[in-house]
Amino acid sequence: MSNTNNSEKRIPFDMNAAPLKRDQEFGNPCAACEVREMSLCNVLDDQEISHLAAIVTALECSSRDPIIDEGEPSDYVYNVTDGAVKLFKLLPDGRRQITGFLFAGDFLGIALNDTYAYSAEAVNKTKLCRIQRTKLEGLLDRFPKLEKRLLGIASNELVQAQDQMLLLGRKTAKEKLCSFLLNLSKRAKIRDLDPKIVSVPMSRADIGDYLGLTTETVSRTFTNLKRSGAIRLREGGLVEIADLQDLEDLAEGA
Amino acid sequence: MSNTNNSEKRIPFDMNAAPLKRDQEFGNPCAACEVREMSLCNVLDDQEISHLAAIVTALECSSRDPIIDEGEPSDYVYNVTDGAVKLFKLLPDGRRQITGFLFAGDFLGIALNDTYAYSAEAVNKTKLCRIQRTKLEGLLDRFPKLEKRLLGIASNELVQAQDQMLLLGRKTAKEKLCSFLLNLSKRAKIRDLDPKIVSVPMSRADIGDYLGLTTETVSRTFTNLKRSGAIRLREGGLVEIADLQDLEDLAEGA
DNA sequence: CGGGATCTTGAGGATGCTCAACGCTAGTGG
DNA sequence: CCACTAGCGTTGAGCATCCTCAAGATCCCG
Repeated sequence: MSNTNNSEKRIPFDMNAAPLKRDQEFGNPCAACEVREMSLCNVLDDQEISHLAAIVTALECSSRDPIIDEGEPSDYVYNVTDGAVKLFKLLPDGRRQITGFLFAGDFLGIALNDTYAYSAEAVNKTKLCRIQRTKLEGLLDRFPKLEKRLLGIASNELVQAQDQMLLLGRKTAKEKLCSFLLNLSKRAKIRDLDPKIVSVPMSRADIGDYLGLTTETVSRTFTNLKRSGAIRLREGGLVEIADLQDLEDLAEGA
Repeated sequence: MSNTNNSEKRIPFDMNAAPLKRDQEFGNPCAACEVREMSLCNVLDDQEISHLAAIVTALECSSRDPIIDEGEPSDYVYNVTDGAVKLFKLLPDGRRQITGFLFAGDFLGIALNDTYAYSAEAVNKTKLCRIQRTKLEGLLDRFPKLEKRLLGIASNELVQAQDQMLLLGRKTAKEKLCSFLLNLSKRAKIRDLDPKIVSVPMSRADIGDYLGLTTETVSRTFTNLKRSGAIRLREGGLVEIADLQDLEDLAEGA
């Protein structure tokens, strides 16, 4: 289960990747980070964030590259800056439960134990910021508001985890898939994208392992939703939602 | 769904409830609290904890009394000092998912949102400490180590939540029940009780709603485990585990 | 004791799983 | 340029696990 084959590639920061909206000092790429507003870092001002920039390493990895492995020493935490990541746990016989998907701005590795409690893998081409845990902890002591923010993130994740438990324990396949699409829709909305057209970058198998279903059931349920007119499948893994409120109702069994 | 009928009873602290292991000032009952070592409060020394004692209210409630209601303003947080509490979420048609059970020393209401994300109800006769959220937040600013502790608690709950997702999404009825019993066993061990004889104070229906099963399936699965010799049912809701390692194996499908 | 709630057990059925085949797409190499 | 392959998605048929509905059994509290 352990995976030491680290296929991440260290890359230099691309200073010209996006129009820079902020003063940018040399050696302070975090100040210009595109996802800064959405991430943990948004509680630090330009001055403070230079301390973060000094200890951060940018990484890039492609589809299925492992990022962390359950049980390994939790030496690093990560911030997703682009792409998508799946978190999962495995049973000895290979059954897999995906516990969450992360997108740009999401934080990875919050567990403050000495080993990771789950594995993480890139869903598609993904960019990450890596920080050594010990160094992050230094920052937490220095900036209590960072710690407060982290608590907010954790508490938010807990709420999501509880929703997911309700889904896994008590919802039907159809309700599960509708809930999932609505989730993606809400995330899209937060990122100022059209909530009625959601990008679904992960495979049917991944969706199944997230919703406690098989690939086949996910596929069949997609077909049913399509036939009933609730959604339309578009090119490039896009799903168009006919009516958000209708889907909300379907997601709760109404 | 809203429940303003608050059947909690305010009671005076019982100074003689347990042998006092610490100096105890008048008006500082927290210093003598039996569950102090297991709870959030264990990061505060006798001096500091008096600030907590000043803002805490002790409550007692009996089986099925509501403690918090999903959607209500989250004005208070609680610490369970005795008994057991269940956390749950409901679907509009009444389907229920229990997201966790709390016991003495456990913290309740960690979500830092303005409304509760779930409901909580007493499983049996239960004692609680209630703290106004605003006052707790004052303490957090004053004692950063309290905030750190809270982050630790939250991160721990996240790990448990991920285990529960694996259980709900990918385990069979038998594996679910074995995992559940092992969970109770581990909690018992932490509390210095015999890990092979666990107290199961909650009903079959509660267990079902926790494991994503029906009452009948829980009952049948108990019977199967009993027949196979993995457990024995004792008086008073006690379950005796024949062999912890065997049960571990059953819980993971080995 | 009595009665309501809880637990157990049984029979039948539905949802979602397993196993299998086939289509589609993209990447590869002749 | 196109055949070939591998991976993914879709669809179908049959089946297993767990659910539903129902009836007893047991427990607990007054």
